[in-house]
Amino acid sequence: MEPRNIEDACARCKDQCCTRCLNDGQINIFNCLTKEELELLVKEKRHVHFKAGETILKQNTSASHIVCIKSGLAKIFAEGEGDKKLILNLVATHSILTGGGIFMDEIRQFTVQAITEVDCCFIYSDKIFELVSKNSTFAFQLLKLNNRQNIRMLNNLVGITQKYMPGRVADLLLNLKNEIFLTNPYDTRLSRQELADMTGMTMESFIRILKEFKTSAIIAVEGSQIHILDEEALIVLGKKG
Amino acid sequence: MEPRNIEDACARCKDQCCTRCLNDGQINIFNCLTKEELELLVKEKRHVHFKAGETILKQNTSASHIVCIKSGLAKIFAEGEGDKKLILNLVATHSILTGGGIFMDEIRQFTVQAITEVDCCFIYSDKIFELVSKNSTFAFQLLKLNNRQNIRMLNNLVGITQKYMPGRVADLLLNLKNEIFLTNPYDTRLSRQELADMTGMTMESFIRILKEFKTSAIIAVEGSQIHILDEEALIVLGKKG
DNA sequence: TTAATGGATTGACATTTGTCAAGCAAATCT
DNA sequence: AGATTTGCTTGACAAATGTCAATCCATTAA
Repeated sequence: MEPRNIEDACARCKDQCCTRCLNDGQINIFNCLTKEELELLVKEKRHVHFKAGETILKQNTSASHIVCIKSGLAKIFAEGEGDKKLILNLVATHSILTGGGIFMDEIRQFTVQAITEVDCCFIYSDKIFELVSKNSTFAFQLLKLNNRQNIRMLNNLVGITQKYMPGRVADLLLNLKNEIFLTNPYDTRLSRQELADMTGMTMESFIRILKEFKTSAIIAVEGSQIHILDEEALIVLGKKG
Repeated sequence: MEPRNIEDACARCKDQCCTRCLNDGQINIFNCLTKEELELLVKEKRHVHFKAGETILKQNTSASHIVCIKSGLAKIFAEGEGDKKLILNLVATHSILTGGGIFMDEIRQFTVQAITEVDCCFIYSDKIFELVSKNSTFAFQLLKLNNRQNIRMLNNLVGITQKYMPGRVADLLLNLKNEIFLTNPYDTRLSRQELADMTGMTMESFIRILKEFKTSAIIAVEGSQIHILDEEALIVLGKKG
């Protein structure tokens, strides 16, 4: 499948964002579209900018759009009763946000909120549906993408329910390094509360585990920047639970 | 979309199981197939019988088939380190088992095990893929089905991570009544250990909560049969966490 | 500069949850 | 019947986790 010339189709943004949007790291689910299909998609997309902290998608609202993150970092979380939050996933540059349930009752299952500034494109769901019914390769790719995202979140949650706090924190630190930031001293830009919300524990408990890891020289922490010093130790902690 | 005459296509089973297989309660994702497509699917399907306790699909094996439950009850669970199990969902008669990740790396993410006797059909994944690429309505239906199943499991898990034990047990009891068994005194046929595995707690803890509910006259328990006496109370408990 | 704010940290303590061991009851086997 | 197994239940205790309040520290506001 040869890459398309997308600039022709993308009237509003000239920086090839569409070639990378809808790209889940390995697979660009866009590649399988014809020029006409791409035009259909791109013609009506809306470019939107969010400041850090702003809500991009809100749980329980109707799901009328799919969102592609062009740049920035955002968190996907489930809002429970009484302020309780559980962060299910972080999404970085060039990710597609299905928000859980685009294809389920047209209701968003989760909230998505900007952590840094976020540039993104909103694409009306109808356009996606139209493509799904026109182009089966695209449908299949979307099916896989959606599935991969959900499975990742599910496996995360399974870990949270089965492991004690040190194991959960270890898993989180490794996951942030290997899946999200892809560098070793990495700057999460997340508050302690947010990190805690990714592991299903209280901020205080999270801080205590973090301190243990620090005094054991497994990690070094500097504000929101984390440096993994002994990855093996974290892997063992994660396995052990 | 008019219903197809499936007996013509289904050479092996004469009891119309295919009309109900791949049926997720409301939507029969089969309806959108043409007679030829249905034949393709049905011609190579294998009818398999499992005794209670047998493993139908095993986590981490390669996912070469989709399974439709014709009759019986089965549990989907994630196996963690060291005997830890977390039951994510129960599947009853006329459900399709995607086992989590048919569309992800061709590896099963979860194990499925029969609770009662289970009759089911195995359909080779290639046939499904073939249909997905031929029939986009089918692809879309499958997308939705898959999504609905995953979202249900995710919401379940979010509850488990955010609530204390009484809330989790209350949610489970309500869920079993309203989503799985659909009658009020219902017979789970599940052991205490299995019920506990659905809430992410130990069997002893589960039994204690159950006893509290019993002495509060919220439920009546007789072996594996549960009778919800005060549904409101359970709803309140579930909300409160 | 000082004050005030908000996140991060720590400690003391209460609560929740798990672990271990023992006892019980029903079903199965001999 | 008696013995044995298996799953269920209970209690005592230990460990994990949450709650609350105080303090620290850096940044912003006045």
